[in-house]
Amino acid sequence: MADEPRGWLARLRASGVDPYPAHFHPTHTTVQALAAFEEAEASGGTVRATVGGRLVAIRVMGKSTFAHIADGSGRLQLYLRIDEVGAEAYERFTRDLDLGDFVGASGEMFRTRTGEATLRVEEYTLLAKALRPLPSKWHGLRDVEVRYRQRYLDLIANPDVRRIFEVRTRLVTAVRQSLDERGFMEVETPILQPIYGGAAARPFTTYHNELETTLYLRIADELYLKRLIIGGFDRVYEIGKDFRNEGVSYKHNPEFTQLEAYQAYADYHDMMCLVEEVWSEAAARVLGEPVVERAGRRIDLTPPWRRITMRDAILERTGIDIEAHRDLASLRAAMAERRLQTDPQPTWGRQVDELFATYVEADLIEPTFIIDYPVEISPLAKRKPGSPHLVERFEFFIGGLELGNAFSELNDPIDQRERFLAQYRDLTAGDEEAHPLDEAFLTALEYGMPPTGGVGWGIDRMTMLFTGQTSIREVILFPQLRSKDGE
RNA sequence: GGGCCAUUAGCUCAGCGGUAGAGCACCCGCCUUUUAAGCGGGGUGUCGAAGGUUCGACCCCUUCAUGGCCCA
Repeated sequence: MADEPRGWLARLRASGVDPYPAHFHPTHTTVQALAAFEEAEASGGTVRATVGGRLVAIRVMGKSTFAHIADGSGRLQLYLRIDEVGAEAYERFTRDLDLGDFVGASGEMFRTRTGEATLRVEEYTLLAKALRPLPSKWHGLRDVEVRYRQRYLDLIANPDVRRIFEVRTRLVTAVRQSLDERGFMEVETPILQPIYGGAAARPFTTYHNELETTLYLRIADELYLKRLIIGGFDRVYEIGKDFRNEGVSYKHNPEFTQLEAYQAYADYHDMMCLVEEVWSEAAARVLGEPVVERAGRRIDLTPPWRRITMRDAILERTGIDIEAHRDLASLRAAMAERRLQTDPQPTWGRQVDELFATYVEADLIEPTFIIDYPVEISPLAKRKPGSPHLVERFEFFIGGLELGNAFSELNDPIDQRERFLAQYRDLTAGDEEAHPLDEAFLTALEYGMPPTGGVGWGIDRMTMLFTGQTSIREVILFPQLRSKDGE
């Protein structure tokens, strides 16, 4: 805890000043005060204002003092003269106030010799005393750990960081707007679930005392949103937190924000159109044009985006036609022949996915839909007519980042049960990310689900793309870190 | 899980086997239109933690903690 070397607390108390008063009523934000003054100035007048903010600069020059306060809207310069505020108040301001304190000030706006619109203070009030010094005002705050653990300091010291989170919030608003305009209804589904599902991931577990039952934090919204399609809400979406019990890295945070949307009487082609439109609209609304920048390149999100099958994408980059190597042994032989190495995978589908991730993914700079995935790695997607080992699924990529996933939803309850059983075999064989069998979901499907397209993408990664960040921690206000004593 | 790097003042960072440094912040004095105000003075420290080597360790060694980057 910071001490108070100058005795301000005793002096403030002696003079009856409450360092944490309850009430303050500004008439203007800093930006409003500046705007009001400029308008009044045009007709030769001025404006009176009461503003509040944090002291971010103080320049004492004997019997007059300049200071800047900052509020959420911007900054405003204050000017105090000893002959105008009085000796006691002036001395208190220069001696007992520090950078970081919140103050309110009233007076008339004027323009200084150097041209800056400034509040000439007649009265001021201490609104909240700061006991610790702010980070250096021009070195900023660079210590990554402090930036994440004490994000408020990061936000005070680094304007670019503020902007990232403003963009994130505007992105979410833009996505909602685009979906709402298309007749989608935003809903909320359970985070605490008796059985998890909808993705390949290990869950967090928790326990409900009264119900005496284990519950899981959801890894996806999918199975509940499809229940709503079955229930007759034809277009639904949810934006919320999912939780996956896996490593923490620059691209993974254990809790992250996911959007999922489901549309009845649609398929994965319709979902591609939806993605193109929502993403390009979001860029236009938030960035001013349907273009994002990544590693110095401008990437145009205007539809239509490139669409290429996983088979052709792999063929293009590696020379291997996965359709000519339809079993694991044959595929591995083809890879060995071309000296292509990946981590070995247990099934043909997994190996195809790994081959793709290793040799294709990073080069997908322009917006690209990769379509038609192996059925084994897609237990909730509908099979492709005429190619039952593939499903109608796509993932989309921009700037080398995998950004989202979609498919024509499997609505055949008999096939769904078989897929679950295949996953269950993987689970019992030790695949901790395999999908558990969800009997209640199967029951729902048995009542009939219309043909449905579904899509999901991570808001965090979307924000990374839109703000040029390479670490997910830069787009999450409070990323997960190891706990430290006292924090 | 493996490898590499970092951790020194409130902040940003230098530093060397022999008395702990700079700029800003902070404190004292001067200064009534300044803008990173200026001028003069002052170092405010568990050198991440614990062991070890040494006459002597911020520095060398070991372990640990936290963070970052790369790989899995």
